[in-house]
Amino acid sequence: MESSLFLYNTLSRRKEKFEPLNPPFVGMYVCGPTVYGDPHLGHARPAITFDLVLRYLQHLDYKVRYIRNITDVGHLEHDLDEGEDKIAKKARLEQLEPMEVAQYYADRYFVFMDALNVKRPSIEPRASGHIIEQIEFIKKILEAGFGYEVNGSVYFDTEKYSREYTYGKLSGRVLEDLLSNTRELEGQDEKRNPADFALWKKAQPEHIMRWPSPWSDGFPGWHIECSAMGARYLGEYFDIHGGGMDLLFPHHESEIAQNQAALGHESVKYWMHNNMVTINGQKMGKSLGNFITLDEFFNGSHPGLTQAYSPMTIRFFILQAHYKSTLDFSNEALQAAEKGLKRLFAAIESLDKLLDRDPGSGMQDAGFHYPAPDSRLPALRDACYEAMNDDFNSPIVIANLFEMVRIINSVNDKKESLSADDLKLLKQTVETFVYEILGLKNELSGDNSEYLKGLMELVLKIRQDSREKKDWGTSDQIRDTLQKLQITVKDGKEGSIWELKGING
RNA sequence: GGUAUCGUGGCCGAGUGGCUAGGCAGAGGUCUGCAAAACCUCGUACAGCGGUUCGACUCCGCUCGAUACCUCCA
Repeated sequence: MESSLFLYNTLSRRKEKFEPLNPPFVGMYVCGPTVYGDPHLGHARPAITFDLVLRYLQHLDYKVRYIRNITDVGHLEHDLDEGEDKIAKKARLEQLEPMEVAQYYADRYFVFMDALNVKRPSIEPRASGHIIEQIEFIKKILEAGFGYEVNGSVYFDTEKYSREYTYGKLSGRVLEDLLSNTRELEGQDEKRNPADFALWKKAQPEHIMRWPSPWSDGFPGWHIECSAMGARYLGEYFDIHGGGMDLLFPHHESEIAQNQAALGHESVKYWMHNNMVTINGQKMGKSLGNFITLDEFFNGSHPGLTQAYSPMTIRFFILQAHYKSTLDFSNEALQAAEKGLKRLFAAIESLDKLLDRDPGSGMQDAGFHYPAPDSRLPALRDACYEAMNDDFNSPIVIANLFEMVRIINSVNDKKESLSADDLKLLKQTVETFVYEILGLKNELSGDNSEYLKGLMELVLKIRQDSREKKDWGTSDQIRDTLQKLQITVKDGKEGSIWELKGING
C-alpha cells in the first residue's frame, strides 16, 4: 500500500496528493447543520461523506482532530421576514426559547447521525458559544481595513479586498459579474457594495437572539463563525475544510476572504465539497420543501416512501455514489441498496461460518486439498485501497467487495476452494473495509440473542430430522410458520440457515 | 445572463483513449424434495453534431438538456 492518498481540492479544481501540514496530525473542519429543523437526507450526505474521510484517515494512522460546528445563530430568513434570525423566528412561532429549539434539533441531529453510524467529531462547537471569538475576528478584519461599520452593523469590503486579493477564487466568480448580476433585495442600502457581506448585524428590537459587541447589540454574520471556530480549534492553518457544494458560494468564499483579511493568509490547504442529494432531479432542501427527514425514512412515514429504510440502507445508498456526484433519491434505488447490502452481509456471515468450520487444521485429513494462494484476493484488497486513495471512491470499493462476495459464495457452494490463509485474508479485508472504513454494520445480527439462537438451533434440528425422514409436511410447516414470524429458512449443503426478515424486523 | 458541475444500458451508479465496473430489476440454466439463497450465461449503454487520432463513451468545439450557486437561503 505504498500509493498515496489523493483528494480533489475545490480550490485548484484538481486532485492533489494529500500531505498534511503536521503529520501525523490532521485538522479537519466541516460545516455542520443549522439546527432549526429535523435532519433530512440532505444532511446525511456531508455527515457520511466526511465520516468516510475521517475513518479512512484514521485507518491510515493519522491523528485527526475533526471539528463540525453547530450553527445556532445568525442565519437570516430569506423570504418572508427580512432580517429575522431563522432560529428566532421558529422560536417565536412555537413559543419556545431560541436555545430550546436549537438544543432540541441538535439533539435530534446527534441521534440520527448516531443511527447512521457517523462517528462523533472531536469537537462540535456552537456558534452561540463563540461570540467572543467571532467579535475578535471581526476586530482583526476591521484593523486590517477590510471592514466598515454602518449603524451598528459591520460589513466586509469586497471591493477593497479585491484590490489585493481575489474574491471569487474558490467559486470561480468574478467580482464585477457579481456586482452587475446581483438581484435587488431589501435592506441592502447600508452596504457600500452589493457584494459586501455582513460580519455583524445590529439586532432589530424584536430580535431576541442578541449579544453585546463594540458596535451594537446584535448577532454575528453567517460566515464568521467558521472562520473564528476553525482558527480557535485548528489554528490559523489547517488541512481540510469540507461542506456541501451549496456552501461554496458565498459561505466558503467569504470565509477565505475573512481569514485572508484578518490573518494575512488563507487557512485551508484542501477544500472538499460533497454534492447534493436530489429528488426527482431537484436538490432536496429545506427551502424547496421537498425534503424527507431521516425520521421519516426510518419509519417509512412519508407519502413519497413505499416502505421504511433502515439507517444502514441509507448509509450504503449514499456510499454507493461518489461524494462529488449528485445522488438521485428514489424508492427503486433505495430498495436496490437494501438488497445489495443484505447480500453483502449474508456473505460475511457465510465467511464467518466457513472459518468456524475450517480453522485451518485438519483440512487434508478431511479430504480437502490445500489450494494455492489465490492471487485475486490481494489484487482485490489493493483495488480497494487504490479506490480509497483516489479521492475516496467508495463505489469502487463496494464493487470490489461484491467481487469478494461472489468468491465467498462460490466457496460456500463448494464450487471453488480457498486455503485457510486466504479465507483469513478475505475476512480481514472485508471487515476492514465494510466495518472500519465504510462504517457499515449488520443490523440483522443485532437481534440474534443467544436465547434466540439456541431456540432456532433446536427448531432447525427438529426440522432437519423430519427432512431426513422425508416428512415434508412437518418440515414445510415449520418453515412456513417461521416465515410468518419473519424468519426465513434457507436450506444449504451444510444444513439450514435462518435470518430475520427485513432489516427493520 | 454569469459561475460551476453533469448528461452512461429498464432503474441506481463507477470508469477509461483501444482490454468486464458493481448493485437492483429482467431472461435462460445449474443445484435442491419443494421453496429461498447461491452460482453460471445474456442485454453489447455511454445526449446530438462536427473535429483531433490508427482508434473516442473517454480529448477539443458547437448544439440541446439537466442541476447547483449568484449575498446572507444545508
